[in-house]
Amino acid sequence: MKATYKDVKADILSKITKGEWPTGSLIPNEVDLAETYGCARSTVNRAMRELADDGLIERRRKAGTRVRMTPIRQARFDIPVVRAEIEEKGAAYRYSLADRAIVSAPDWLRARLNLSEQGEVLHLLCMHYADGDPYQHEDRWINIAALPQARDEDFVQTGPNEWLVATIPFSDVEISFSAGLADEKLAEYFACAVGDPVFTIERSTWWEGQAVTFVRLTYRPGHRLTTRY
Amino acid sequence: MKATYKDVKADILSKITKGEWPTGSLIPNEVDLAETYGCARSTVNRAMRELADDGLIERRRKAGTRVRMTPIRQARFDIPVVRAEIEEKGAAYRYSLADRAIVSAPDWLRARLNLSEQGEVLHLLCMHYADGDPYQHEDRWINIAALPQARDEDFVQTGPNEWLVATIPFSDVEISFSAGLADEKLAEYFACAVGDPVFTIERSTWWEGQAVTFVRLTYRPGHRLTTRY
DNA sequence: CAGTGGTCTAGACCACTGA
DNA sequence: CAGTGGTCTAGACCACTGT
Repeated sequence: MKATYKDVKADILSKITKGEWPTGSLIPNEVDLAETYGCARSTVNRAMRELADDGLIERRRKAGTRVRMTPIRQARFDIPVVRAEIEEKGAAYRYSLADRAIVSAPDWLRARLNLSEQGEVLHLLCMHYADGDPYQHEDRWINIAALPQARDEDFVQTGPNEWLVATIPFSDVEISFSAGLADEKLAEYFACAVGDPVFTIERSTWWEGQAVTFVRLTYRPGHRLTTRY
Repeated sequence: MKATYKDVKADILSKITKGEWPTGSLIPNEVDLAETYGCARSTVNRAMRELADDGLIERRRKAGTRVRMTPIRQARFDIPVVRAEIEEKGAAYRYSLADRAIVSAPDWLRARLNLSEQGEVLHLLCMHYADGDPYQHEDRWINIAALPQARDEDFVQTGPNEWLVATIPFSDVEISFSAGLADEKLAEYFACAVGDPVFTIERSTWWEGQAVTFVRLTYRPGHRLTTRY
């Protein structure tokens, strides 16, 4: 009969959705709620904390808890490895390396990653296929100063993405989504028309303050990134 | 000197990032860790729970806790109201209604929102400007059966987005990102070229199982959605 | 200053699941 | 069956911050 934190969370949520506690209004404090639900304050606290994490309510000491004016809801996207993304759809995954070269970092990349003057980078062009159809084009740059082991990898069997997640366990990431156009080369890779709109993800990765890699992932025309909340 | 859950979380995290606990390895159980850090088990539990929420570790009863093989990291995007998005950049916000009409729902919309046969919808075309420059085009459809009050709103001063978040406190949302091309009309709105790539967000909203609204938000060419994690 | 949330504790019981 | 995480409790002290 005692309420669990999930019960409490669900009940508060329903009070908000049904308008019983309108946006901007003050919610009873934890002690009162604990008595209402017949549970310990920690239980209420956990429920409220999760609701606050979800962006539904706003909590301030002494001021109390309020329903957010504009529910600043957050969309969460899983950023999976391409292989997993494709195999999850039940399609067969195939990887192919199109080009591999060690060059000195171009200016735009140095700016983007905050690289110091001189520096070699490993530049890779890869394709990922789902059931034989082109799925994603990967334009990858790896900072050799940060990851000298990359020099000895040929990336013929395994894509750089999988190698990287296995090599660097954790890192700081900046990710950005945008829309672009298929140029001639991309059109060839995707067997699509030049000028087709393509969805693009760019990701910069640092590890312990040092730039590790930059990648531009271009999806085949028509790709969508979808989520619910 | 006692460790807080943040201390514990940070320490575990560093052990993972530094490779001391490699991916796939088993982490000591909560009781042992509590002793190590000189704190209560609940404290360790909270640290571990948050790490699991963040997708860094995987926990199973009896089996214990492991470092995830592929850190299934999640990107979280705030989905703000356009006005807030623009004003946060320090730009002046201006809204303008381009068209307003009540029509019977087109087939594609009925399919998209799971609408029943007959049904009128309010169709709005709006523009949002930042410092006078076109910023976002809003193609909005509102289900009048679900929101009869919409019929009496003229949406001349206030955009439908702000009206909706004030009217419906909370809802189920499906959101999807994609890349598109500017057609002739959009090119006029944005003063850009036909065929320019545009970033598009589509959002369907339900409330208590009933379809409320569908919107296609198109950003001016060059727009990026960026986040860190 | 006083009210509210933030966190910790020591202990307990339960739920799941691998061996 | 036994080990591990999941959750709850009753109480405590603290940190912040509005009045």
